[in-house]
Order: sequence, then C-alpha cells, then structure tokens
Amino acid sequence: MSKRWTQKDIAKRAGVSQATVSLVLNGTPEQRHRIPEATRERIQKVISETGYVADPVARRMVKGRNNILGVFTYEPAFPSAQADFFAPFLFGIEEAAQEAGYDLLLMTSAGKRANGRKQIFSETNRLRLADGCIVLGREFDPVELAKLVLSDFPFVAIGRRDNAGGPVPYVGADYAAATAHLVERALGFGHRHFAYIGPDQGAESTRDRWAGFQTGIKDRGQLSFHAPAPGTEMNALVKAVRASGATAAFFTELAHAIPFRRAALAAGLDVPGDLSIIVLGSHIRPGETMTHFTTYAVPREEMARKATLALIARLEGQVQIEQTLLSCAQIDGETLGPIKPKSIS
Amino acid sequence: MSKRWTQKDIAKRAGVSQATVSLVLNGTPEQRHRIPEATRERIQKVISETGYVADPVARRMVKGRNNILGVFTYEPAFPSAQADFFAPFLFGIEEAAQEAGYDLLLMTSAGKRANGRKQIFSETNRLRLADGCIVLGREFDPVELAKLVLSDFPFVAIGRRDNAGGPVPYVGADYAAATAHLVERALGFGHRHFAYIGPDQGAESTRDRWAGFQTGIKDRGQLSFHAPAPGTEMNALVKAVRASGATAAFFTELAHAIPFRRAALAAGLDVPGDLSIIVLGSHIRPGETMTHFTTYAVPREEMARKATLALIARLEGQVQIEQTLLSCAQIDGETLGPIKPKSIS
DNA sequence: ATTAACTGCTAATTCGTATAAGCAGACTCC
DNA sequence: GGAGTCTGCTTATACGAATTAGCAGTTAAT
Repeated sequence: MSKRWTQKDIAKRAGVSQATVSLVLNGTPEQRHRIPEATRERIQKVISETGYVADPVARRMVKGRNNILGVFTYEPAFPSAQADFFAPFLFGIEEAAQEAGYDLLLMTSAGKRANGRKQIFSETNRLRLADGCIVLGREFDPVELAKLVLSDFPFVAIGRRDNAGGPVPYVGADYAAATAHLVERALGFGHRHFAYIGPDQGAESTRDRWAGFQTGIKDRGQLSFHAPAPGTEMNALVKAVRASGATAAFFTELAHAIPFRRAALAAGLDVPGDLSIIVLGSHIRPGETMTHFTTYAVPREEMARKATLALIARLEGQVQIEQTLLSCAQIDGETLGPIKPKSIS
Repeated sequence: MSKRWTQKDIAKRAGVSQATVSLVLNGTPEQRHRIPEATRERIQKVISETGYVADPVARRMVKGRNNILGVFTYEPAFPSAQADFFAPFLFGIEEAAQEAGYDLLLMTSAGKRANGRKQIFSETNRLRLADGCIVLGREFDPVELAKLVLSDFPFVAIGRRDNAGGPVPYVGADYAAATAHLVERALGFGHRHFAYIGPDQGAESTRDRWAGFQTGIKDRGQLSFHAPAPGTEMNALVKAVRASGATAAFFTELAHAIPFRRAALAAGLDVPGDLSIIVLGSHIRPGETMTHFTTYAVPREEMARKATLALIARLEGQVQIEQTLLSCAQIDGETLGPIKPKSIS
C-alpha cells in the first residue's frame, strides 16, 4: 500500500520546493532551462521511485480544463434492448474523442425524477467535471434543453433539435429528405395511395419523417391510411391498409414492419407485388431479419463522430454554433416495387 | 452566456458569506438548523435564479471522492471490429454503475507507447479522477499490472489474471472448466482423436482454454493435431486434420471455425458425422452465422456487472480481494455429434 | 564601481468548495 | 449580575497543483 504521493512529498524527498517540482514537470522551456540538469534528474529520480502522478483533479482546478467530454443520455443507454440504438453513437463518440485526446465521462447516474426520466440539471449534476458534453436521446426535455442553451456550458446534441430559447447545436440525420426520397421512389413505381404506420408528432426525428412524407406526397399521391401505432392485431392492420386502397405502407419502426409483412404474406398477398412495405430508418441490425426491407440507413457513427468534433471545435475556440444534417444512404431492399397489374382493382 | 457562478457569487448576491452558502447546501441537519428559514430561502432563491451548481471538481478536491469509476481498456475498445467483444462488457459495467450511482470515465485516450498499446501509467494519466477502475482487455502488460497492484488505487480486472507481484482482483470466466466439459462431451460421443486449432500460450484466457482441453483429454483421448493458428488455406487445414486421424476439431476462434466448416463441407465431409467442430467461446454474434456451432457462452455482461460491484465494494470499505470465476453456459449447437460408422477408417 | 543580467531556486497566491473554529449579541438561570 | 447557552453567522484553512513574483548570489558589461 504505497501512499498517495503529492508534489510536496516529492519536493521534500528531492530537497527542493513544491514549485520546483511543478516547474520540472510542466514548466515552459525557458523556465525549465533555469533549473540545472542535476536538480531535474534528482527530481525525476524521486518521481520514478515513487511512481508519482499528478492529481488530475487538482490540475483541473487550476487549469480549468480537463480534456474530458461528458456524454449524457436521456434514456438509459445500455439495457440491452437499447444497445443497438446507442452503441453506434458511443462508438462514434469514442473514436473521435480518442483521436483528439479526450476521455469520456458517461453520465449514467444522472438524477432521475419522478417520471423516471433523467435530468441534466440536478444537485448532483456532475456535468461540469467535463469540459463540454454530448447530449443523446430520442426525446429531450425542452425546459432542460433551454437551460443548457442558456448556460455557457458547451454541448452538442446528436439528432436535430428544435430551438430551445436559442439555436441548439446539433448533428442530425436528414430524415425528412430521406423519407421524401423514398416516397419519390414509390411514386416512380406507380404508387398513389399510401399508408403511414407511425406517429406524426413527438420527437424531432418523428416529426421530420412525417414532414418528409408529406413533402414527398405533395399533390402527387394521397394518404389513404394512417395509424400512429399499429394495433396488436397485425392481420387486422393488413386488412385495414388494403381496404383503404393503399398499395405502399410506410413504417417508422422496423419492429412493426416485420410482423406486418408476415401477416401480409399469410393473407396471401405478394410483397411488393400487392403491397409495398417501406421502413423509415431503424436501429435493428439488418442481419437480424432475413427480409431486406426498403429503407434508409441512419449514419449513426458518423453523426456521433461529427458531433464530437463539433463539440471539440467549440471547446477549442470556435464560437459559432453548428447545425448539421447528414444524409441517409438509401437501401434498396426488396419490399418496394411496382404494383402487379392484376392487383390493381 | 451566463457566467459560471461560484459560491462566492451566490454569497455576495445573498448578502452572506461563502461558508453560509455551503452550509445551506451541505450542512448537517444541526448546522442547517442554526440558519434561519429567511436566510436559507434568500440563498435558495439566488441559487435558482442563477442556476448555480457546485463545481464537482472543487468538491472532489475536498472530499476526495468522486463517484466515478474509470474504465481502462488495453485495446482500443470501439473500432467496430472489436465492438462485439467490448460492448457487452461496457453494458454490464454501465448497468451496475448506474444502479450504484456512479458515473463512468472511459479512458480512451490513455497514453500510447511505441508499440501502439496503451499504458495505464503515463504522465497524462487521468486514472485518479476516478475513485477506482475496471481494467479490461485481452492481454495485460504484467509490469503495469504489478504497478497497479502495488499502488493503493482500487481496481478490478475483467478476466482472470495471473498474480502480478500480488493477487489481482478479478471476475473472469471459467474457460478451463467450460472447455474441459466440451471435451467430455466429445469423449461421450466416442471421439478419441482431437485437433486443436488455436494458440496454447499468451493471455490467461488462451492458456485456460488450453489447460481445460488438456484436463479434458487426460488419458482418455489424444491430441492428434495442433496448430496455433490456421494457415490461410482452409482446404489444406481440413486435409491435415483428417490425415491426423482427428474426428473432432476444437477452435479457439469462431472466425476460423466458420471457413473451416465451409471447406470441410466442400471437401464432401459431413459435419459432425465425419468431423465435429467445437468452438471455445467467441464474441461474434450467433446471429451472424447461420450455423449453430457447439460452443459455450462467455457471460460477458455478467462478468462486467460482478466486476463493477466488486470494485464498488472495495471502494466502500471491503478490504479483501475478490477473485471470481463465472461458469459459461454450454451451447449444444449442431457441429458436435457421434462419428458416422462408415467414417471410421 | 555600479548597474544589468542571469542563475537557481522559493514564497505566496489561485482555483471552488467543505468544514472546523470562533465571535458577537441575545437570552437564560441561579 | 456574571456565567453559561443558544443563535446566526464569519473567518480561516485545507485539498494539490500551477503560476507569478521575486529574492539572493554570481557574472558580465560599461
């Protein structure tokens, strides 16, 4: 059990003052130059004997900087259910942070309030241990976000965020454009009647998808069916969609599209011949389903990397607030195609 | 841009001294009792007006504790290739830390030396920001580990570790027992001649597997073929294994077993009828290969959770060093079975 | 011979908070 | 009416390193 050495201890053992030790360790070249080789060596010897390492906390007190990026996730990040959603973000953040020489502080324990959600601002808030932070999560509390914007604490959100008492710096995915593009393709295949299974309000990403869908349709097609969430009965949903006359169904959740397709096939329908299925981004690994749905890929790692770089840029002097949307790669899949002639009623 | 408020600022605005503010915030009930309601309210009002939050760094300077667990990974954790290996550990750590109210400091940027590996002890080492740490990685540098053991810094390793100038606290997987058990099953199916494709030395986990294999075989079977690493030519490897007379091939890497099986099938062999294939744990998702190999599951999340709890126990007073091995669940798979009669030469 | 510059350090202060010690005034008690 | 207690604070110090200012003693320059 070696004790925890301080500079004072080192100084005593080397027969110098604490300040000298500090100078040897961190002095500018000119300052160092004024300390003769012999003294420096003596101090270094004591340091390596003792294994002394400067206390980063004290260091940060003086310097005001830590080279630590905080990562705050609104939803608990790790319960494995969420893992596939959060992991790519974490990986991206980690990669960028590592390259820039920052460590990551995962604020997993942050205060929770009555409703079970975490909050950034609480008495036990340790955000400030970090130099800045990345904020991550599907839905943000607008009040907290506004507070964060007001504070001088540098942060960047992953995912587009509405203004919250000021512009929010973010790096997001361009759900709107990607969704509109899928609609465009469906139109190209002759589809005119659409179903949309998923919410049209809530988090920004949700609204962006809806908005992109609307834009895509414009006056060239029409929404025949809309359900914010699928009922428990997929067969009923398939029937309802068919009854509406829709030939292409857009899902916000892959998790819903999978059983829907299964039910459609079971009902003797051809996908996409009778009914096209389009998924608006997702976080389930493609490998886990056999079917290749037509969708787009949300560039999560890239978003995280860019967000981290943007945060670091802010920390290192950039004042301007960045708002970036990255485009999503289209994934062709096999669930969107032209309508089989006989299928047109 | 609100400035960064300190207790001094709050005190000034409330017309009291800094100490009073601190007392209101953290005083014992008796101390608080001595400050009248009116003053307390005045201070609280200023605090909520300004959004003041105590600087966790200064706090930690005084209190010496941080409620932060460091996570040090020897290999870079995230480049996606490694992701499937590290992610379960991280998830387990996160879960346990969150429950206990600790934040996580991922020391991703830790010093790298010439050979590209990271090291714990470097001048920029920020380990001490955390109260203790989890050390993670396939191979540890024994010198560093010894230093860590000698220092008074509390840590727990994930994965069994040899003594390093003293017992190393760890939570590991019982590779030896799990491997021995697989051999046992192979023996039960009548196999007597074995091939082992994988190293017999290196990291502890590697040696444990090899040791378990040896124990399993004892004098009831024999090692007919051994290659520390498969050559690039799988067809050649299949031939060599067959030529040796081995009927069951043990692989330390799923990544090698997959092409090996493919080559075996291509050569007209039946798996497991002619040749059984056994994998000794792996970190590739089962979903990513169609074949269900006979193997065992390394309980990574569980290991991480237990290690985190052990670390917290140490931080909170437990002196005794824990060394725990968790058993691995057997996965039956379909690549181990009895030898087809006609296959016996 | 005086000033200037250089050498080799040290003393003192700072960062923001927690906390022990203490002080002045009011009140109580015998 | 003096001691003792309680109230409502304040002052001072510590935590560990970084940093600025500066102090002796020596050497060089004019």
